[in-house]
Parts: sequence; structure tokens; C-alpha cells
Amino acid sequence: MSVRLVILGLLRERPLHGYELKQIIEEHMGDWTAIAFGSIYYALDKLAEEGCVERIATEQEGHRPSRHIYQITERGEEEFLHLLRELWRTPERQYYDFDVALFFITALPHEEVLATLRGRVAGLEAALAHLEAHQNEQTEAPEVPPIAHAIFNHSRVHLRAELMWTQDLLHHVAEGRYP
Amino acid sequence: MSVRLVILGLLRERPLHGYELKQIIEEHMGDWTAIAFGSIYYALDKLAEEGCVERIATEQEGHRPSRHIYQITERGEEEFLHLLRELWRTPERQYYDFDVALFFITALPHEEVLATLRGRVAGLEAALAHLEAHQNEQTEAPEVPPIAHAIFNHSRVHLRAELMWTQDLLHHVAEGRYP
DNA sequence: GGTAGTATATACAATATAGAATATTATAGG
DNA sequence: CCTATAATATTCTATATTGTATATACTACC
Repeated sequence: MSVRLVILGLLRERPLHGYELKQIIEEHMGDWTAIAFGSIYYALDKLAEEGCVERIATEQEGHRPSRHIYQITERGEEEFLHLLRELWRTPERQYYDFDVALFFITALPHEEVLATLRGRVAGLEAALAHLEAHQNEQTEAPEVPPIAHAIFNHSRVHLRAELMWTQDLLHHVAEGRYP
Repeated sequence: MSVRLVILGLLRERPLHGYELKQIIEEHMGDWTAIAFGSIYYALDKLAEEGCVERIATEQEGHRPSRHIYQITERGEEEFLHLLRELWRTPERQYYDFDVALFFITALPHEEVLATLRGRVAGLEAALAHLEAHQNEQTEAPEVPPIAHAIFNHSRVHLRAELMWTQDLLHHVAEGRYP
């Protein structure tokens, strides 16, 4: 659902076509969103139907596929604020597929479980290190908006929580607490 | 994707029909999974097509809608282990819609942002308290498998991380660091 | 200068999701 | 005992998601 918010939010700056949206999203939000490019075109069509955006031009460079340029409408501005407030207010509950695996884990041999948990711990440590390096690098770039720090921290605190929990789980499993 | 694992995992115990699966999932996994009942029937059909489960009977009580009982096959057992290992090994990256809202937050008035953040902090504190109470209550129940503790803790550590991060964000916003 | 790979740009089809619709039976409250 | 509500059990439809297909243009390297 946040694709719509992203599209409207970016179109508030200036008119864009689908591919441009895809590029901006990948470059500026790629680290903390998962928006498939197919969803962008779907959402654009939907938003156009609803009168939240409108095609203002169709351009073509050489014999490249032509592109449709969209502009946000007044209705779109309203929808943007509506979606923003909704996301901003609604508490989101996260679910972890890993918990499902954990629930059935007695189906796997003890040694395999231990080995994989150790692998997860290592992977989380690496991810955390990578994130922190990336964050420092971004911190120095002047074009990165201040709010990016908060978004980085968000990932960081959850990665850390996940790491600690996994280490804890590893110890419990090693002690044979889940036979 | 974890619906398939859940279905196969539960069918390993004994043959079940769709509604029974729905009940077990709601009762035993409702707190930490989000599996819509529509997805259960879809997955059952799919798994049957693939030969992972098979209908072994169709029963009917009175004039109630009849129910189809499914049994796991050998192929299903293999698929179960395959899915379990995949979930168990694959690191899962979580994305937070809230980050998208945060990215566009300058579109909302400062006071509203502050008020809503305070609301979120309160909500997270309540959720945490509720979870801890629920966990204590479950801890005493004998039929709850030991692994349930780990799953509870998983939610708890992430809720705590989210709470701390939100409080931190609130302070930064209050200090006017994101104008 | 040929060619392998990447970038541009969207349409479309396959798959997945989630809730509404349906129809019967049990239950609880006045 | 009557009625509103919840429980039983699934099918079906509307909607959303995601990647594949398509076709041209650029670019880097041997």
C-alpha cells in the first residue's frame, strides 16, 4: 500500500514517468523499501483511474519505448495526506516467517539446527557491520536528508534486536532446552 | 509462503480439513502469524495439484457444508523439509511502512507529528505490557510447547527496539532536528 | 567494428491474497 | 420458545503482486 504514498509523494515535487519513479525509488529508498517495478505501473494506472494523477504528456526519445508523464492532481494531494496520516498513525505489527520455521524445528536434526543458527548469527553480524559502514558513508553526503538517519537507525535497532535474540536462541538450543 | 509450511507441518500430525487447519492456526499461531483463511484453501488446492497432499475423504454433518479431509503424501513430507530448511536458512529482511511515512513527514505540521509520535509511544508501551502479561499467562499453561517462549521473546525484543527507537525519534523531532 | 551486456520503458500474464457470499446449525438471552 | 448472533465449511470474485516478454539504444571491451 505504501507504493501509492511513494508515487504521490514524489509526484508532489514534479511530474514524472514510471521509469523515473522506479529509478528514484531504487536510488533513494532502495535500502529500506521493497517496491517491485511492476507495482509502480499498476499503482499509476489505479491512481489515474481514481483521478489522483493524470497523464500530461507522452514523450519518445528516438525509437525507444515511449513514456507517459504523470502529474499529481488536487485529489491526489488529498489522497497523499490521507495515506500519510494513515501510515503515520497505524501501528504496524510485524510477522516473522522465521517463527513458523522455529515452531516446526523439531523436525530437523539438532546438529543442523545449531549449525544454521550459528550461520544466522554470523550473517546478522555481517549485515549490521555493513549497515553501519553504509550509514557512516551516507552521513557525510550532503544531499542525504536528515531524516535518513532516523530511517537507518530504525533498521539498525531491529537488526541488533534480531542478533541478540538469535544468540540467545542459539544458547538455549545448545543447552538442549528445545529437544 | 509460510502458509504451505504450516499446512504441511500440521498435516504431518494427522489428516485435517481446511476449517480445522484454520482453527488450529488461529488458536496456536494466531499471535505471531497473519494467515488469512482464504489463503489456506488456496494453498490446499495448490498443494493437492502438486501432489503434496491428497483428499482422502469428504464428510458431512447433517446439512452443513461438506468438508474435504487432506492427508500429506511422501512428496509433501519432502516439500515440508525443503520449505522448512529454506525458511530456516534464509535471512529475512523486514521493511517498515512507517519509514516511508517518515520520509515524507515534512508534509505534516510539527505539532501533529509530535502528538502522533506520543500516541505511538503509548501504543507500543501498551502492546509490550499486553504481550508480557500474555506471555506469563501462557508460560504457566502446560500444553504450550517450550519453543513458544522463544517465539514470544522474538516479538518482545522487536517491540522493545521499536519503542526505544520511537522515543528517540520523538526527542529528535521535539528538538526540531527534522524541520 | 562486432558483440555482450546494460539501460530505457512499458505491457501483460501468471500467480497470490483476502475478504464477501452462501447456507446450515448451534447457542444464549429476553 | 423465539430471535439474534456465532460457529461451521467452503467457493468464488475482486484485487494486488511480481516477474517475463518485448524492442530499442547505448557502452565498454576485445
